[in-house]
Amino acid sequence: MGRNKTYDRANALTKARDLFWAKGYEGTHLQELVEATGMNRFSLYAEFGGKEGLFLEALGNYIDEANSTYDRLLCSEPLGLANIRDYFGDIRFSRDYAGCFLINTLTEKHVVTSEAFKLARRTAKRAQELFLRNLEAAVVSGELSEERDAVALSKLLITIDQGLAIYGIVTPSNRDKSGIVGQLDALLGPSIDAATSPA
Amino acid sequence: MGRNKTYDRANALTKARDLFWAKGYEGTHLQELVEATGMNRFSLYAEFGGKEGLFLEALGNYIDEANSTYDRLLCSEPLGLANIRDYFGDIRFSRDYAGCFLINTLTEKHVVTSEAFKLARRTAKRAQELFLRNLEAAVVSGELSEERDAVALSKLLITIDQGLAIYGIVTPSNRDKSGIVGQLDALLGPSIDAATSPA
DNA sequence: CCGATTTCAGAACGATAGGTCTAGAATACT
DNA sequence: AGTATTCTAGACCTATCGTTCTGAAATCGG
Repeated sequence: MGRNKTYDRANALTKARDLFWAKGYEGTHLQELVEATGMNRFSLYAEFGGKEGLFLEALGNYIDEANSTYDRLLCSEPLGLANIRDYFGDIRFSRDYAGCFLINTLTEKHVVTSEAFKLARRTAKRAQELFLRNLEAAVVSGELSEERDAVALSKLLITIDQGLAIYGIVTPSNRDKSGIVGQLDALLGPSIDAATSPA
Repeated sequence: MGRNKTYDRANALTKARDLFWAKGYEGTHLQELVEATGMNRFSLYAEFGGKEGLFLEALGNYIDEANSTYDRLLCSEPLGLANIRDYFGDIRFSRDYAGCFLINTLTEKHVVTSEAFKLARRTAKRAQELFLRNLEAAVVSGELSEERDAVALSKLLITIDQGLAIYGIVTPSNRDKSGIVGQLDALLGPSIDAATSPA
């Protein structure tokens, strides 16, 4: 009973996400959110509780998508270096906008709510954990020398992952990113065969 | 003639830089700047022209320091891999605050003035250029195999450089960063002797 | 010590921020 | 059709934004 909504909740979240993504929390004003989402202020408050709630849910929306990419590429059996190569091979397609919303939120640590910041940080740590699992599997299978420090390497990989988002702001060229990702062979070994030349 | 200033310009710039660094352009409010710098609003406008001018000059101040670090470590003769190792060896000491002001500004692309954004981007590109020069010198001296793609590798290095700033927000541990930097041996060869094992 | 000059402290400005409220339009049950 | 309910559009609220202005305090030349 009652009047029908003229907005679509999922679409509104997407539009809000894009705005927060591009302009950050403080840089995005409620009036812009109203115009972009097609919601009036009243409905925006009834639905999301306000700017903070909308931000948190928009970030959650972004992170859900990011996690599904992580799951698809970094959790597929068998775990190993191929997953990591696939992930970085895919990266240049997925993030070509204004960097990465998750990372932008990390840099806004002292502006967003601690809940939002922790959500972003938790997601970043999860990605590192997934890298690590694949590296450890690669050591077990002999793909990666057991002399390599898998933990440190997983941290380097998440560092590169995050760095690519920043690099994409400075140089939004997918061709460039491909060149960078190609350099990972030096870290993981070429993709054809496993690294089989210990010193 | 006239009353003496009660503020120190250089100190005010440092304080403003720290605020913008931590909270970004929109996240930093004029009242906070007034309190942190010790300047009254009138003087702040007379001296810097307003919030935008103060931001630009604070960013310039940060970038001048960053460039002097780049110059000291990446321009010392002879150019080569040792410079790059020194740079990354030094990095864990220099950036332990809320990430990197330069990178935060990049993520605020759609919020800051285009002048500020371009200043940040120009600095990032210069760093990449310095990496490249050292890599090319390393190829000439035989430190680095000439089969390596120095351009792509320089892009990977700046990606790691930028990624470390983000990583430091998620995990502000210098020990962690040391572990990551140690992994660079796999990219550049161990630091004792040059990489001398072509396929 | 006086008048010109410069800075200070903070009041005041218009604009706009995030948030709330209301009158009316649209819907669904009876 | 009537009525209760739900949403819309936008006016409205207070607070605060970045900015400007004002009168008093401090400094210097004469």
